[in-house]
Amino acid sequence: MSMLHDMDSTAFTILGEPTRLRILSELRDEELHVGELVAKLDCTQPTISKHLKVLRDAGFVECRVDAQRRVYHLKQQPFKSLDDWLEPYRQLWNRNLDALENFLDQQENNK
Amino acid sequence: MSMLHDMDSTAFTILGEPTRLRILSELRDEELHVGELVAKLDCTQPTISKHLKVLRDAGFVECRVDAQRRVYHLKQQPFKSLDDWLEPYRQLWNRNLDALENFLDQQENNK
DNA sequence: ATTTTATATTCCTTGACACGTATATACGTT
DNA sequence: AACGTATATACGTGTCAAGGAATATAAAAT
Repeated sequence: MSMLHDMDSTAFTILGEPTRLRILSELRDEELHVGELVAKLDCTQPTISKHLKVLRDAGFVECRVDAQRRVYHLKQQPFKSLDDWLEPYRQLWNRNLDALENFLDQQENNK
Repeated sequence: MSMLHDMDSTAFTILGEPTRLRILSELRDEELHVGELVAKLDCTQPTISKHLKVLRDAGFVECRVDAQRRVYHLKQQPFKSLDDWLEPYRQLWNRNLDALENFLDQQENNK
């Protein structure tokens, strides 16, 4: 039960780099090729390419070839893993919601 | 609209350390003091204390004092931020679900 | 008051990684 | 074929963070 949800920390290491996080953010709504990412994030091209390699190897992105261009887009799997990892922590606020509800019920009953 | 959900990468940097991730995992179901964490994760005490400081400074955990002991527990805020950050990426699978639904509807209609 | 227990902090060393520059590869255009 | 464009890779360098050992702090027990 708690064996599920136990996650390798490497995914977080990958997201812990500001430029990589921005790359993912830029790719949320549209596919982009390397040059476009270089322009949007004003980094050098090698920097972007290296970050893209890291993201590719970790399965966060994928690219299709369009002539000399590589067009990158997001893959869902690692994000789903994050969502699963987060699941057991959601009780932190659900629990509080329950407590609030109980409190409000209590108030109601004491009227 | 996309300004919300844009997250500082430091939270991920913090989660990118295996021992810290395990500390959070251990604290999911129960409060623990430092000594208990040292035992569970077999690290040296200074290592655990240093990781706890990082987690404290980032708001992931909090501790109450019990005599010489510091009893640590999770705080919800950073986890909620992660949940919010994840939100726009959920369309990656919702979108696919929609596509699947459409496909199935299509199949249905063609009977 | 002294000693023991529990935790935090400091200093040092080492390893990982991010960036820049330069270069390689591959496709397109002329 | 030669040149230009688009992307990837290699190498050297600097920064930062993790871990170990030693020490500091604080409360408890004797």
